Amino acid sequence: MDETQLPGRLVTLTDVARTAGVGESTVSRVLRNHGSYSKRAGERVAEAVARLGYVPNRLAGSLAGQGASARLVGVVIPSLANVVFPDLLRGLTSALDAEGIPCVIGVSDYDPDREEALVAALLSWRPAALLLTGLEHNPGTVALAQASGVRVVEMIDTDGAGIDAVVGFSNRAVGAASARHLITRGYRRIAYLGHDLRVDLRAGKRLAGFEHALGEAGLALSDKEIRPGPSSPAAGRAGLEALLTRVSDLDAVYFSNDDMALGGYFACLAAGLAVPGRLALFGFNGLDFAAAMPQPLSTVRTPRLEIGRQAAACLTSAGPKTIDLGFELIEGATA
Amino acid sequence: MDETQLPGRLVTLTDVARTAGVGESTVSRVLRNHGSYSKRAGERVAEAVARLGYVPNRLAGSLAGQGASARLVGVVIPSLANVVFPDLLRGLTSALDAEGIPCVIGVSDYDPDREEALVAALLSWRPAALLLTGLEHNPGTVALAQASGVRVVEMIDTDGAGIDAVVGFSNRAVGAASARHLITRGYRRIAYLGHDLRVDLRAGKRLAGFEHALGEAGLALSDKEIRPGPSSPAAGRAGLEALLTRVSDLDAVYFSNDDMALGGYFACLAAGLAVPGRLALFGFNGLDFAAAMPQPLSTVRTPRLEIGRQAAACLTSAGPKTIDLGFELIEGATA
DNA sequence: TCGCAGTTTGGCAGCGCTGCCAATCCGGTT
DNA sequence: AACCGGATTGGCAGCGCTGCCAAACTGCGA
Repeated sequence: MDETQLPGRLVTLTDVARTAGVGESTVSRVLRNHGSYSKRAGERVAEAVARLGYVPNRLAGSLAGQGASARLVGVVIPSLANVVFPDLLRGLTSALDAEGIPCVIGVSDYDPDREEALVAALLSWRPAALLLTGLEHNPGTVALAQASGVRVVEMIDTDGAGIDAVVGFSNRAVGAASARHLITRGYRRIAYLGHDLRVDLRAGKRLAGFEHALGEAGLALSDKEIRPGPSSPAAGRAGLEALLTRVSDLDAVYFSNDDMALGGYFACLAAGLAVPGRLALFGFNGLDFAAAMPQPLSTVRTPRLEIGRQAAACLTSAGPKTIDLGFELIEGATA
Repeated sequence: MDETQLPGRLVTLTDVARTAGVGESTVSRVLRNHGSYSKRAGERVAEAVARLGYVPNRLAGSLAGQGASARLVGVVIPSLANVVFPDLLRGLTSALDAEGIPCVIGVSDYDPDREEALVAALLSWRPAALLLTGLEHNPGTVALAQASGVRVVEMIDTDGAGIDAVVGFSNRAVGAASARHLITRGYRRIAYLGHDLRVDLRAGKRLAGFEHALGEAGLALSDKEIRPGPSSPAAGRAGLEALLTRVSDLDAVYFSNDDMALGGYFACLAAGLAVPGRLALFGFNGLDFAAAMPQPLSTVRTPRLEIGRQAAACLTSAGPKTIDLGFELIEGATA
């Protein structure tokens, strides 16, 4: 690299054009491989780019380009603490990186007002698409998204109406399938152990589906323990201990997710309770560790990576649609 | 919202100015609360913005503004599958969201060439800063970063020289402290169980520190098991099972991280091996579940969130510096 | 030799915004 | 009434790039 530029000024396309001895438009055409140019022009431009260490300015490029939308996508997720969302991002980035489209992320902390603020902030970068989590948003969020005219994809949840495209699975159906599994296995005195449902609306939908299926079988939840704060093995352990002191004859527990279930499993180990003989455990998500447990956790595997990938695939298509990717019940050995 | 705009055209600052009956510069001043304007002007602009549903175009704003650098930061991490990196992002976004600065992320999959490509792609958005993981990069990556003139922060690892600012802890020191702990507790036949070291260089540094401290005590690793692919509880379980068939008299295992250690713990449970009586286990990271285990995992807690926060704090300062945030050895009950 | 269709090229307006500057306004003085 | 300093304001160039257009050039047949 031949730092012939003025100090403090970055190399621009004009510099490249001058160095290569061609016009700006030619440089632009070569760099984007768009339109026709001679082999000779291509070589001279490539040489100049390498020599000057030119890095294109996409702010300018996007501003000038058609539709003025940037080759970026905005993503709003509620949290990074729950493995599910990094997994979602993983699926997304694996698909988008191939096209060289980066994600601009915002974390809402499960707060709809924060989500609205983030959507506004992200839209100000004129992303090619906006990816949201879940179907529940402030009216203002919906209005912003619609007025922007960009593709909107809502991920994870299909229980309800979306703004534009929706990719996910039915949380209600997951809850119902989980309940039916427990019922089939003969469990009758079943409790629910979850984290804060006001913030995690999807967990609430699973619980609703669970209770509904229980009701269809003439059963009801024996007890319900909601721990404040986010889900974690620690909350699961403490929650199960609380549940057990309260109700002595439970035979199964449905957890809001695998992290909570792992904590519950640890509580059983610590208390010497046989699983599933004395107490059955059922989780949600199908995380990595579930299969490695001495007794594989009974849970439901969700297509998290696939949701990310399909959401990325949605960006190129147009028109509203819903993609239900389903889920897989893993029988495991704990319920 | 009063869709008085031409269809397909987004509202611009000029539209706002016309609607509010003021000049463009006044609108700009009001929106950025920069420079002086009358109360009356402020109100009229606010009203027009609300009425038109105006969302500023930051592509244009950044391009026109001083230094032309965007209120964005570029982040390159090697993976989203290992909780460490989402945690890092979590610390980062919590600090940056307060300032309304979003992160543009790239995932390198531990591939230096991919990292270089991502750095180039991210720099083309003229971010206010570039955050990288670790200290080992392609020469091209370093050159790009330096030529860009933006603040560069390398996160997690302090064992070596950085480009600009460095925030993290010493992985070698972690390894050494872990070894000394095991030695102090009387363990002598110690094995290492890790995942692919060629890709996870930081795990390699921990192992080097571990072996060095072992050497200082006149000891050496009894065995070493490296599982291909990323770390996971499944890999930890399979790895420990392999290790145990090979060496019958091990008394402790040092794992590349807590995920692997959890798998090892599961293997012990399944095989009925007393922990730590028959076999001691030592991890790395201090993840959530470690404290919830029936026997809390002996491990080292790393300041992942704090690294993210401090990295964000670095962005406002200038000049090279290294912030070593240290780590905490958690004695636990497994070693 | 000229003309023609196709290819290659450079000039330049303009994307939406900010920063600068000069113009205007306001209230109180002289 | 003329004047003054500070607060407020609008006009406009220009950030780096792309898209459009017309100009220049190419090879080839008439």
